[in-house]
Amino acid sequence: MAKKLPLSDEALELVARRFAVLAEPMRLRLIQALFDGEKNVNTLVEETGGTQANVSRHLQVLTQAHVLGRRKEGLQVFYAIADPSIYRLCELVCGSLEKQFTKHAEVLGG
Amino acid sequence: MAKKLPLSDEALELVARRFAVLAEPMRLRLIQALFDGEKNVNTLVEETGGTQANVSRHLQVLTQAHVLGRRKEGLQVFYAIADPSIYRLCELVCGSLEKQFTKHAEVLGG
DNA sequence: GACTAATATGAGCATATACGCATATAGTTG
DNA sequence: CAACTATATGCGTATATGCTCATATTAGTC
Repeated sequence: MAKKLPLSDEALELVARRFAVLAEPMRLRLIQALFDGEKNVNTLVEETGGTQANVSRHLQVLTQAHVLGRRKEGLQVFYAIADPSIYRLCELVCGSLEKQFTKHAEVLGG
Repeated sequence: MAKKLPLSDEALELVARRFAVLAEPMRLRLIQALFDGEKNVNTLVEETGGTQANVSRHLQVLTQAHVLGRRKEGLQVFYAIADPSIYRLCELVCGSLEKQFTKHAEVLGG
């Protein structure tokens, strides 16, 4: 069940690509904005403060990576988080960073 | 306890940077090689098939990000995984990718 | 069909970063 | 201290990618 075999080169590239998708602040901002549910592009543009073109591009990247899902409704396009593992991923990274800072703080403080 | 506040711009950059560190196949290969414990640079060079210079650089990136720890012993330098959350991160991403492919396979298969 | 609104995309520029080569540094041994 | 080993780093280059501006596309309204 739990495989511990080393990943193939191809698999490593896929995993790396996955991380790369999450390695942009604007994309993280979009993901965060979608934590409370589906939103259309304009809303996301407003909430993130990005330009329409840029937001659209980033949404495309996230959608192609299957992180987000896309639903068209008339003139508008609604995006939503499609990969639930994103929540955990963000939690994990945030937790890990917090620990790091706590340690840092301890060292600096005492 | 569980904070769901939107992260600040600075925090988002940190998280993004964290993901960026993991967004290189060679670095993932190094991490994977260290799953079974501490190893020195030469061993890692052999096991990953990279050049010494490149491996050394990537190890530096991973160490500065506190993903790896560094221990010097005479002429050799030993690296080891310092951030346990890495295991879960990789598991999560791999699991998510597997699911994706399963779905894909289902669609293609019938 | 003309007009408007919402979203996507092409082109160009600026920046980041991975890689290879050569060389520098740190530590060991004679 | 000279020679050697293990690791790190400076530099140049190639490539990738994010951003902006302008424009294209898609869909609804009169």
